Amino acid sequence: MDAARKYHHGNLKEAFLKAARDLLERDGLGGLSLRKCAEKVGVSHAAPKNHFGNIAGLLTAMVTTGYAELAVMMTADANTNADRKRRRDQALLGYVAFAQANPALYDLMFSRDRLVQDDPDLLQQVRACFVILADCSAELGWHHGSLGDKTGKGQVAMWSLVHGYAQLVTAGRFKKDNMKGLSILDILPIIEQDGQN
Amino acid sequence: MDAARKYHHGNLKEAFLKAARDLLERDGLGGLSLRKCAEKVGVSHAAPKNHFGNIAGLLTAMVTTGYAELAVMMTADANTNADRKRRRDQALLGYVAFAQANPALYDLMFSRDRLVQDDPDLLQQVRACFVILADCSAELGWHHGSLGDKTGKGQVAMWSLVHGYAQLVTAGRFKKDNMKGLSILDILPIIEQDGQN
DNA sequence: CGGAAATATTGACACTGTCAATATGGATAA
DNA sequence: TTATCCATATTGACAGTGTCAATATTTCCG
Repeated sequence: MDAARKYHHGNLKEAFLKAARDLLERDGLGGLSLRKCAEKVGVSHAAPKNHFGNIAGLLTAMVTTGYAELAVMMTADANTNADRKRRRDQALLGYVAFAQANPALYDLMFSRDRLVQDDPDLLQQVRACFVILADCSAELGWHHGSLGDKTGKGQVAMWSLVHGYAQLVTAGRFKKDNMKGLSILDILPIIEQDGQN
Repeated sequence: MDAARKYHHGNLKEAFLKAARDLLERDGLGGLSLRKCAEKVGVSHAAPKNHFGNIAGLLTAMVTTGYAELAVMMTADANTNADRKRRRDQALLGYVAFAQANPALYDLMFSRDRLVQDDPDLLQQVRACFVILADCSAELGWHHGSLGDKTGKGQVAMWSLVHGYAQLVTAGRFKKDNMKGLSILDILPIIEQDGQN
């Protein structure tokens, strides 16, 4: 039995996720519906119910894959580059690059209304991303924010900064004049160097 | 002629905004609809069209009032307290307090799908909030981020940090253990002091 | 081979936003 | 006062949505 050719329509679950992803990035969240996904895949309008229960289930599954991809973007080149500072830079650049490449999905990944917030798979992927970020904040030279820090202030600050930056950039909230040739790596050291100059 | 008792139903526009605000915070964005607003106010289901055009118009108007309230929260006690550092603290605390008091509205204020992004009134209120934040970042001691800075790195960093913090806190993304007695003011100095200890 | 389980379809329902056509009321000018 | 106009509100309709129950189909497994 071929795992990719199970049952009537092959791997319908993944087909739905791909269709949803396409619709999301093409038409935005408002242009995404269960019925359009079903039509795009070529099955009946109620077919998604068997795999996701409801639309929140589909969005949650899609978002979960998004967090997995985000983790990949953050850890790319991690083994080929042993330098710790470059690993940190790569993680931050990867984070922002993911948000810019998938703005609608990134937005949905932080939605409070449309997802099943306590989904185990989702929580696992979210935690995986946070662990990577915590690792980065430990590399920042913030003594309070190291992995051994009980308060976790460094991690909170790190995640707040990169998430806020990613969301505001993808939302177009910063004037382009101010962002010319500017990246998250330019924002970070300006804070790090604070108090020295 | 009384301005508050114009036409058939008094100031219907504000009544709609109030109803929408109530529904948003009570049932979330998913529980908010034009028809429910109309029913709550006691008018026909198509009445909102005359005042807002479509649902994006209503949400935009509601969000615009949200930014106005956010500005108020950030500048409260500004005149009674001349100390510049306290003004900065008040702005940051007010920002986060607003987000925590109106989590669903705050989320909607940064939505890319449901608002009329180029609405003049909205843009004006957004800019007003950004100006206040820029003022704060100028007080941070970040020389690069002062108001006279052409790059605006300080403002970008400041807004990213406080927005990311507010959104992640209201979304419950941080473990409560890590956030016990922690505020935005605890996050800020840990970054400021970096490189000194 | 045949029952059982998983999966897909069909039809229906309430709800949504939006629109055109119509009705209503207040304001204004004669 | 009366006639007229314009802003506002209602009505009825339509396509689209998520969800559900009932049914049909396919695959799995003993």
